[in-house]
Amino acid sequence: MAQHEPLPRDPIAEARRNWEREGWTEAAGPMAAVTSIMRAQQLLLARADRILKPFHLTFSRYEVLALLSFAREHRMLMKKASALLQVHPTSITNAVDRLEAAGLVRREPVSTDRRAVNVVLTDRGLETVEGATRALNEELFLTTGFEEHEVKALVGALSGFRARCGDFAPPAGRPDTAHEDPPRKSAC
Amino acid sequence: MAQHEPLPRDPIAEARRNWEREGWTEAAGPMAAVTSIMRAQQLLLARADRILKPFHLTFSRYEVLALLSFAREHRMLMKKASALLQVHPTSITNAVDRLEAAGLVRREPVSTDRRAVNVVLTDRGLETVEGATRALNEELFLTTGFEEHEVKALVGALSGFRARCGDFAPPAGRPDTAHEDPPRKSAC
DNA sequence: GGCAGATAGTGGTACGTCCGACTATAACGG
DNA sequence: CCGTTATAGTCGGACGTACCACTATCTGCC
Repeated sequence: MAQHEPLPRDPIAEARRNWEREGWTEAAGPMAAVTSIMRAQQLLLARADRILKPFHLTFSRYEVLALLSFAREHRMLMKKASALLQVHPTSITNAVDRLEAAGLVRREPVSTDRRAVNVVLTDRGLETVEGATRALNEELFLTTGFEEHEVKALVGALSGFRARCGDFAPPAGRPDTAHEDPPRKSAC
Repeated sequence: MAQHEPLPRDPIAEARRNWEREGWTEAAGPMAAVTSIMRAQQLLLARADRILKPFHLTFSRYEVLALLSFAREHRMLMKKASALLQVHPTSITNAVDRLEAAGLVRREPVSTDRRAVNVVLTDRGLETVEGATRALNEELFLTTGFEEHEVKALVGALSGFRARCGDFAPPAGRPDTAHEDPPRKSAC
C-alpha cells in the first residue's frame, strides 16, 4: 500500500500552488479537493484491505457481506446488490464468485424469475462478516482521527456531490436544509 | 462507470442507520465518512477518465504528465514521480510504458546513476497535457459543485488525515494552527 | 399468441493498483 | 579493496473495476 516514507511537503498543496501560479485560481481549490479525495481513498482502501487480510477478505467483498447481513433473510438479488453498492454488475459477479468459492455466500435461483440470482449469506459468511465488522470498527472507523465536525463536513459535502451526480435521488423532504435549496448543477 | 439510475435513497445514510441500530454509534459517523470518500472517488475517477478519453489518457497517466509539466526541464526520476504521486513504483513503470508508447514521454538514462531512469515530457506530451488540463479544469474542477466552504473543509480534513497517515511530514511551522496542536493519533 | 424490446447475469478484455521476486548498480564498512 | 547492504527499476501475478458482447428470460403491445 505504498508504504512510502513521509514526504517533506504535501504534494497536493504543491499542486495547488502550481495551479494558482498558472492563473487557474478558480479551479485550484476544487482540484485540491478532488486530488485529496483520490489520495484519501487510496490510503483508506489499503488500510481496510490490510485489516481484512486475516479474514481473507477485501473491502469490496466485505461490502457485499455487510450488505447481505442487513438484508431480509440475509438474501438479495445480484441486481439489487449492484445498485446499492453502486458498482457494475460484473463487479458483483466477480465478488460473489470469490465469496462463493470461500463458502461465505451461495447463489440460489429465484423461483419467480429464472434470469435472476439470489445471493445468500451462509453461516460461515455471517460469522466472518461479524468478525470483520468488529475489526473494521476498532481498527479503522474508530481511529480515522476525523473529528466530529470533520465527519459532518465530509459526509455533508460528499453526499451533496453524490446526489448531484445522480447517485441517489436528492432527499426531497428535508426542511432543515431547505434554506440552501438552489440545487447546484453538476455535470456528471 | 456505473451509470446507474438514481436510487430512491442514499445507501450510505442507510448503512449509517444500520450501524447505529447495531449500537456502533461511535463508529457510525466515521464509517459514513469513509464510505462517502470511497464512493466519491469512484464517481470522480470515472468522470475524469471520461473527460480524458478524447486525449487517449487515463487520470493516472494524466497525473504523470501534469507532474512532468511542472518539473524543471520537464524531466523527473521515476523514483521521484512515484514518491510525489504516492503510488507503487510498478504503477509508474506501467504508466510510463503506455505514455512512452503513445509518444508523450520518453525514458532517458541518468549519467550519474546507471540504475535510475529519467522520464522526459515530449513536445507532443506537453501539448497533450495542456489540452487535458484545460478540459479537466472546465469539465471537472469548475463543475464539482463544491462550495467554497466545502472545499476548505474537505481539503482541511483530508490533509490532516493524510498527514497522520504518514503521507507527508506535518507542516511544522504553521503558527496559525498551533492552537489545535495535540496531534490526533491514527494507526496507518 | 407471438414478436419486439427490456432486463439479469456472465464471459472476455483492458486498465490500474499492489505485492513479491529479481537484476543491476550504488554506497557503505571493515 | 571487497563483501554486505541499500536502492532504482522491471517482470509476473493477483485483484477490483469498467466496458462490450452475449445468452437467457421476462414484459409489453399489437
